[in-house]
Parts: sequence; C-alpha cells; structure tokens
Amino acid sequence: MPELAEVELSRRIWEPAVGERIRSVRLNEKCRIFRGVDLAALSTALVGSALHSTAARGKQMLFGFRPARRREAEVWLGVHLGMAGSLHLEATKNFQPAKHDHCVLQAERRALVFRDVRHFGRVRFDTGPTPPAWWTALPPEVTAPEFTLAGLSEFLDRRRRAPLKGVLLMQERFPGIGNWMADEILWRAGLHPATPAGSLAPAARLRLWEETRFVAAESLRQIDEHWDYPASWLFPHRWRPGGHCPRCGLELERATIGGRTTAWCERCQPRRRGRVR
DNA sequence: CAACCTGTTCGCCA
DNA sequence: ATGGCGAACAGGTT
Repeated sequence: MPELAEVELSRRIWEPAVGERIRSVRLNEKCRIFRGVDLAALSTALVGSALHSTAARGKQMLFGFRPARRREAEVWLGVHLGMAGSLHLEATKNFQPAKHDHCVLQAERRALVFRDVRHFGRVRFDTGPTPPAWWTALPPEVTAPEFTLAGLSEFLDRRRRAPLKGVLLMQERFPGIGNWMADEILWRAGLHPATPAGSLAPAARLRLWEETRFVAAESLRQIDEHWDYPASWLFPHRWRPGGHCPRCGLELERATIGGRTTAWCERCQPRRRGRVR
C-alpha cells in the first residue's frame, strides 16, 4: 500500500462518521503523538462537537468538528500516521481502547480511533473559523496543476548534490511520496536512485515529473478498484530480497540510499556519469 | 539476539 | 545561510 493512497484511504475510514457528535474523548497523555498539544483543551473542545469535514493532503489529514456551542470556534484535528499509524471506526457505544489506541473519540454508536504502535504519528489541535495555517501552507499535491515541471526542476537544482531517492522523499516538494512510491517512480523513469538530482538533463526531468504524477494518480485510482498492485509494477517485487524486475527479469538490487532501503533494477536504471538523459 | 521498518526531526558538519 | 547526512524516536516482527 503506497503512502499517498493509504492516507486517502484512512481519511475515508472516518468519513462515514461525518455529522456524528462526540460524547467522550480518551487520550493517552503520555504518548508522543500529542507532542505540543494541550490535551485538556483538546478534550474540552471536542466533547459535544460533531465531525463536520474530512480532508487528506499528502501524508496529512485534517478533520473539522463543529463546536458544541454556538459562538465557539471550529475545532481542527490534524492527523499524521507516521510509520505505523492507522485510523479505525469501531461500531460500539463504549469502545475500550487497546494498548496502542492513543486517541479515541466516542460518538453515539461508534468510536473514531487513532492507533499507532510506534508513536511516530502525530495529532495536532487547532481552533478557529478556518483551517489552521500549517494546513493551508502545505505544498501543492503532485497531482495538482500547480505541481509544475519548472517547479520540480528548480527543486532538483537546489538539491543538486542529493541522491534522487532522498529528494523524492522531501515532503516540502513531493507531499505524500514515501519509500515505496519513490522507488516505483525512479524505476519507471529509468533513473538510478543514487543519481545526483542536479545532474538530470531536461528529458530526464520531464520523465521524473511525468512518472511522479502517474504513480500518484494511479495509486489513488487503484484504491477504488483493487487492493493490490498489478505484477507489472515494481511494488509487489521490491519488498523482499530476491525479487526480480517485472520489466527485464533481472534480480533487483537493494541498498540504503537517501537514508532508506531502496530497491532498483541495475539494467533498467543504470548508474550513469555526467549529464543524465 | 540482531536486523529491519510505508517517517520526521534534530544536531552536526561542510 | 543553506544543504546533506546520520542518529534518534518505539516497539513489534522477522
């Protein structure tokens, strides 16, 4: 499951609860996911409020709650799943949180649950008539018209010495792209993950831009239809040593590049020197 | 027991 | 000041 699409899928998990009123809130006060949040204020604001809107952007989600009383401000709950976070909608009047259910919003007949085994996720809390500044300041999604080839190219030059793999993981420019998607994009573009970003010739920049948009759009489309990715994608082959390139059959390479485990095909993504076309 | 992991942030260094 | 890198964060799984 790719990063961007899983976040959209997660948003849809809570979405059926739109319109429902929150009766009580249970928060794991010791948990890192709440770093920086005033838990008492969050709890007070949410109890009696009703889920009103849901949104996903890159790896971020934002849930809006109508306040319990008129004259109070709208409540905004930001959610980032981190490495292992997940959202759940539990069909029960009195949900009992398990060990890693750090944020539970109990509505009339079901509970909205944020579960996170590794505590790398994050919950944000804001109030106000409009979505918080951190949300509106998020970079344009890679599937949006604002994600231009020129903008991408400028970023490649700014990060010219960093490996492409690492650059694709930078959320400030590639929101929603994670480890798996980055490998898929580079494989499709025929670019070696260790290639310095600034060394790409215009043709390679165009391919990178196109494949970034393709992989993002296609993975979002896939979640409406299948659960798995076609065998023609790198996804189903990349996770285990011994996997083979679905295009040429060569055994995939694996190494840490850009700080993360990376899989690539040495034949379809040869290491090149100088200007990379 | 050790290595691994769909992510971000921080401190250090060039 | 800016960019690049490695470590740290936690805890379950292989």
